[in-house]
Amino acid sequence: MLNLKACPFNLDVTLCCGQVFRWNKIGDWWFGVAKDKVFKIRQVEKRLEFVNVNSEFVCHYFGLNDDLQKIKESINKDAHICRALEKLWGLRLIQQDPWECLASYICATYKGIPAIKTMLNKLAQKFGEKTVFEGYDFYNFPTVDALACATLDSLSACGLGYRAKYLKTTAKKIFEQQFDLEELRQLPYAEAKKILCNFTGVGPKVADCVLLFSLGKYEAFPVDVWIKRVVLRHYNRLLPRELTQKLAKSRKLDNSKYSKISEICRNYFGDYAGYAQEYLYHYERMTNIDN
DNA sequence: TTCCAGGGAGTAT
DNA sequence: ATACTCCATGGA
Repeated sequence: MLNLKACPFNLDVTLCCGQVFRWNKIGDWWFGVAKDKVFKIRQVEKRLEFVNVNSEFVCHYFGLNDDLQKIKESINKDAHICRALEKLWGLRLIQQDPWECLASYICATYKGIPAIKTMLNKLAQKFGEKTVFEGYDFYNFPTVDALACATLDSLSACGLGYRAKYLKTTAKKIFEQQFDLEELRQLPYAEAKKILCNFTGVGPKVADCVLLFSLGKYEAFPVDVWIKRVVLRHYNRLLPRELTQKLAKSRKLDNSKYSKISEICRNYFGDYAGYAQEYLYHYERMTNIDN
């Protein structure tokens, strides 16, 4: 049990906003697997209740040690982000496992979130270790070794499509080099990003997601189709006029345009730009998807 | 049926 | 550097 007095947090928003894909709500409890720990958690007012995990892990995993109030003050630059902050207040960035995050976002390219969930659950069922908890089956996210050794066909069978070979190639490279993704945490943002982009299936967008969601680089500002819309609709005043026109025309976002948008937003929102990104991303999706 | 998705790789210029 | 084209497939 954890008292959240003076610690703004919203569990539902945090787990629904599209940063993680393998949490499920059964009744009023959320069930999930994080770093080989299967546990359930629920929020009752300003109280956090959880089973099969300790409060230290919960605090770290859900980013409860971040000073959200202070982060809000630093990113609250205009009326639009202000609305998102109010509507989604308590959303926090989860501290994901780097490998699960990398593999997940390689699979997440050019797919919708429901389809991503299906893919990752199939992957876990087929290649992850099973644990039974309160009568339900749970699966750890597959290890690097497991995916490095998997056949292309068995990966494709999880619905990965052309991403199967990206995932296998990257898993194999990490496996053979015994590469430790955690080491990237010690490097500056730009250097870590460059290294990540050398993996197959990893471009600037996937790299930014991994840096933001699992390596503590809060300045990372991933730009996907939703964020592109947000920028065009609410922040085109920040962009050079020429860039705005190009964006409106071309559907695609090449590396050059991506870097410009991402950097402009990073400079605008500051050290916690990634937090701003997540609020903007979910706010945009909320107001454009009826559910 | 058609359209779109938390993009990236490959190729030609 | 820049522009264009494929890529597989589930979900709406």
